[in-house]
Amino acid sequence: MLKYSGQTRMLVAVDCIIFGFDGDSYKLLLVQRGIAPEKRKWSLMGGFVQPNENLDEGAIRILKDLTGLDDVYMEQLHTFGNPKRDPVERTIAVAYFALINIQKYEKSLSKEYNAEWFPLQAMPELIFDHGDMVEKAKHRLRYKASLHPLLFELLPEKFTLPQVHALYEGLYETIFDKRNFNRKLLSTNLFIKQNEKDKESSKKGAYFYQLDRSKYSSNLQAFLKFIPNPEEYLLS
Amino acid sequence: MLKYSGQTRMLVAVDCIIFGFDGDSYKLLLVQRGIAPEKRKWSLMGGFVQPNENLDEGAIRILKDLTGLDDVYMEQLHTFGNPKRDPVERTIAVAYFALINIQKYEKSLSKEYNAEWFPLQAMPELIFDHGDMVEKAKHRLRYKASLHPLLFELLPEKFTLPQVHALYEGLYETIFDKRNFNRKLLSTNLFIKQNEKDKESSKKGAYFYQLDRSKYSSNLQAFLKFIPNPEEYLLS
DNA sequence: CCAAAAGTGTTCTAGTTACACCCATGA
DNA sequence: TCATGGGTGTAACTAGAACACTTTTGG
Repeated sequence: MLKYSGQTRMLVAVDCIIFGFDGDSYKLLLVQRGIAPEKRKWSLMGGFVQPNENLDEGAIRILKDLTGLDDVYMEQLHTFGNPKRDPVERTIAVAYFALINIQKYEKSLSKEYNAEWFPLQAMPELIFDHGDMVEKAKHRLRYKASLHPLLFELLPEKFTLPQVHALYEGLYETIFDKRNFNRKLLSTNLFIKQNEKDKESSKKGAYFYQLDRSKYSSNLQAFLKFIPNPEEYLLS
Repeated sequence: MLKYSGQTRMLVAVDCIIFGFDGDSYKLLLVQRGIAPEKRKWSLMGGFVQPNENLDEGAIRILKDLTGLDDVYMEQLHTFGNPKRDPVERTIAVAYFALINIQKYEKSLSKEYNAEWFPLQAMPELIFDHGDMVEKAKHRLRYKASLHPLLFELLPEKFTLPQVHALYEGLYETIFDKRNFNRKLLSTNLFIKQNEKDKESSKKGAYFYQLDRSKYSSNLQAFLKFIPNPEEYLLS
């Protein structure tokens, strides 16, 4: 069949905003760009969409390439199409954000990309409009996590309530009353208490919990209202 | 500067899901496709992204072309990139959804596109993956409207509480208690009561209200919780 | 024995729900 | 005068917020 005539074809890239959490603060996985322009500057991991793949597949491929992981929480964030965003040539960028368990990340795989985790609070300047992408991803993550239980993707299989507490306090950069917070958390029935305790971070030790994956996936879309007064944090 | 080598360039299109509300039911503005393939089948209004415009500008241009309107609520919905979605050639489609006041729509402008409003409940089959786009837009609209006051974009400047009531009942296909609903609505202080009444739809007449635009824009992102038990409607 | 972190309950308040009758008017 | 749709109030309940002490144990 004939092609559409008289139209401009463009490159289409996928860029991934990859979040991690080390128990203390949020991190982003960045790579050092290997090609000109802006060679050696920090950048999101990305790549061009290939002829035979759809966008989700492209994002999965790129993430797997970098981290070795392939069952990762990932969703399409937004598409950026400013004509000048890439000075080389017109490129449309479909941004995805991913939440990964930082412990599973295999450093060896990413040697060739010069990948590094940076604290969200202390990121280097990024190329092109990647800074905007990160801003948008942070905002989306805050928004979504206030209603849906997705931050657990950042934690290991077994985690403690104080860890979850730190996870939420870190994202919203505020303090939540631990009694109210834990009560709300447990009232969802998404968590199964284990017998072991984590003795790493205290003498008394904190009980491990695991997600009830069956309930978790069916409740992903449910409203949880983990965050008191969400409007304070989600404005703009 | 050199181009990126060895990569495939693609067409990028913008498609608009245009919602209206006629006081009774939700409508979509569709056009009859003028070019092969699928000529004369119903389709979303769309067009290719031009070399000098970004995606939002493309969407605004396309909407203006069709409706004559240019200050319209519109947001980027999702980008669709299945390699087979357009049988002619690889085309990435960035979908936008728009909410327009159906009364402002100028039929004359759209003659050349054979545009028509269809009830959301009784739509013709659409070309390509446009049906998926509409599904996603419906879902997003329900989701977002449960938390943010954006449905008012579908109403005229002056509207009555029964109209708003119908607007929400229509979207969620359910019934809301009018006493509770009106109380919640008015408690936001987003509405200014007018002195005139709308006598069109009842003998007694219903008071007109207007949006307090100053508060409206600053509260767009605020949580309103108009919808009791949102999880019932927003699953999946 | 003590420092450090984990765990736990109650009271108050505000918001949400359920529910039914009167009002104004044009025909 | 009556049919139609518009408008309003209250009581019961539920969810959220505020708040402080006890427990465990390794060093």
